[in-house]
Amino acid sequence: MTVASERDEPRLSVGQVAKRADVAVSTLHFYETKGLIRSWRNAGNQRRYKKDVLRRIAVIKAGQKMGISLIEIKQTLSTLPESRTPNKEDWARMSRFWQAQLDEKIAYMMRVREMVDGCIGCGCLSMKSCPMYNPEDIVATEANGAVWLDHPEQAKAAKNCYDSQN
Amino acid sequence: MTVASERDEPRLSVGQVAKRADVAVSTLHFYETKGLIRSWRNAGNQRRYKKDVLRRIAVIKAGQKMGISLIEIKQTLSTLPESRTPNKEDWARMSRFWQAQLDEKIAYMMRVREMVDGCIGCGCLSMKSCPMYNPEDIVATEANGAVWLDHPEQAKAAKNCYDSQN
DNA sequence: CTAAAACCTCAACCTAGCTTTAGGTAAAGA
DNA sequence: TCTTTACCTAAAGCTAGGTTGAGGTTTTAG
Repeated sequence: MTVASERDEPRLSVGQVAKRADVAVSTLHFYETKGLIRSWRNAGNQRRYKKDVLRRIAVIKAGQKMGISLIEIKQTLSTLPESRTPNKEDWARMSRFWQAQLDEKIAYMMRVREMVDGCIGCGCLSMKSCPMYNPEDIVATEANGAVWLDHPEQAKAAKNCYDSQN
Repeated sequence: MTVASERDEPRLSVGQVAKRADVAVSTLHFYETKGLIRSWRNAGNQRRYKKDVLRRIAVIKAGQKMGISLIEIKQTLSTLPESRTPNKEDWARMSRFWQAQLDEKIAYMMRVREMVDGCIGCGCLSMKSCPMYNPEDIVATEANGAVWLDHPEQAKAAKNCYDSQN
């Protein structure tokens, strides 16, 4: 093996990356301090990036659009191989992972929606019993594997609870 | 009219509200500075609340669970009548309003999901063409009234775009 | 060779949504 | 009455996710 691999992998400057990824240079610095991306330095101490940094940034942006925090995104990115440039299957695996996350979020929103639905009937939002007020119940229920709507007692409590409060 | 209305409407102290609504006293101070709730002062300059502040806080918490910012929540709350204690229909109207917001958010997430779905097929996330990378397209499309999936060209661009990038 | 453009670091600043701290007053109970 | 608990204000601090600015170096274009 010669230096061929270095010749074959052009390095991008921070400005080039910023332009191509449509983010500010300061954002790249910021991501680097947070360990989301990596760079090497040239003789003059300027950052140089491998091309796959573009895909990492794409992943970061996609994750953010799904409401995933940078910390979680970092964890997901850390599952990528260090030893080689991530390939198609590596990225696809991440897509699948996030799709599952997204499914959970959507399901959560749907449950909240059902509750708001139920609350319209009684104009409630009772502090004690209204599930809309206590969405932790949903989460707890989620952990139990049971769905709130399957919980007749709570469901009933949500009906006509308006008068019990101001 | 006598002072009957005052006798009939017990006022709560900040500590009582905090306990019943399960929020910190500092949070109530904070909400007050932001104009989300109101209080009156007793002779000793201590806050006193009308009971319906509990419902307002319930609404604030419910809105936050739906990902609505305090500013938007404030705007929604400002649609409540000033002249009288909000009634059942007032609160129900708010529920309906937020249900619509929630529907939009769910729809947005579903569209993002569709895209991630498409991206799994090619392991892409291309900077140029992948819709997962350019979710603004969704929003823009949303404004146009058209749905991304109805856009065959973009949909096609999402296929096999892996090789065009690192 | 020189000037402009790009880059560097470090620190301060920004919004949102609160919490904590400090120093002081009011109310409640033994 | 005395002491504890609750409350008051104002300002500072915190996390997330960056942006802005100051002061200095490197690279690039003419």
